[in-house]
Amino acid sequence: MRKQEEHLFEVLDHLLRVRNECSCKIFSECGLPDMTVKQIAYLKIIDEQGDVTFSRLAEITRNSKPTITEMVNKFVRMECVYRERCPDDGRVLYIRLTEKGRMIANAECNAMHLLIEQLMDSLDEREQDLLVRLLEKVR
Amino acid sequence: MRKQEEHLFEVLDHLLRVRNECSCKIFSECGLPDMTVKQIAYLKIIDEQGDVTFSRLAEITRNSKPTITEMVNKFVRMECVYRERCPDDGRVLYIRLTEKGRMIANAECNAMHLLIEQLMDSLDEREQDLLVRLLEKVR
DNA sequence: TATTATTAGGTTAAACCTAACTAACTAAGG
DNA sequence: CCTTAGTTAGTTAGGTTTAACCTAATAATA
Repeated sequence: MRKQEEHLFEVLDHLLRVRNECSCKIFSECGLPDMTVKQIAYLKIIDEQGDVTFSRLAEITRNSKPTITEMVNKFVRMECVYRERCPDDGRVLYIRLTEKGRMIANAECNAMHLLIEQLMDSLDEREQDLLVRLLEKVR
Repeated sequence: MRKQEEHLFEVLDHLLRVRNECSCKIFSECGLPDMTVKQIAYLKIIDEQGDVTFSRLAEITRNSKPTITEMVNKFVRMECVYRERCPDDGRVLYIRLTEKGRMIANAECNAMHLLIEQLMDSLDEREQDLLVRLLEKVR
């Protein structure tokens, strides 16, 4: 019983390590290895929201508008984000992710897909199926 | 094939989510939900090193000694760490983790064990065995 | 004298703020 | 229709607080 637990620890630890390495690799590839947790969270919000303006982002994140301006300026310097003028209203600007920005916003998700690729390379179809069925049981 | 990938994504995502919730819970229980990544890393080093002095920690982390003093003072205020005078040399102080400090240093590991507990509750022995054998194949 | 830790007094950068501003839209009166 | 006054979106200027570092000088012990 103890031994089983240890084995599970080892294999799961390895799995998580692989995924973590993948996401670190993504940040390095973008040339931004020391982004903060907050910055990543903001990029995720921008990604999820779609057509998000400065005012809207201020509202969502409960920050003042100058804070958003400053944040966006920083992201622009990092080449994660750019401004796009709204065609219907010259006052409003949309905050858009660049390719790099999207990479970072989805780093975890992308890392997961890389992990899954590895899983699928290592296991045949029957085994993959088995794995899914086993893990489905975890509530 | 696509579908298999999706299924794998779902179950693994759930697994990671569970583990993540566990580690967040640990930080909240300690009353320190916004520790920085660096602070956690330092607590881990203190945990791993055992009998670590201020000078030694400065050496390991490549910081100056005043930086270590300041860091330790902060950790003392957070009740993660305390000083212990060396009995053989009155100049030397060991940096020791409190129970809370140890909890945080090992949060990830503890979260993994909580996850494993859940796995073991959800799967019978034969299934656990199967899971280990499947995941072992991932290189 | 040499070593260990501390104190005093800094710096830099992240992440926030308020107040005042500019540019662009909107609606009301002439 | 045009002007003007008011509103709204984002920016600029000028702050604060906190984390995370530093050097130089000092106290206590060996």
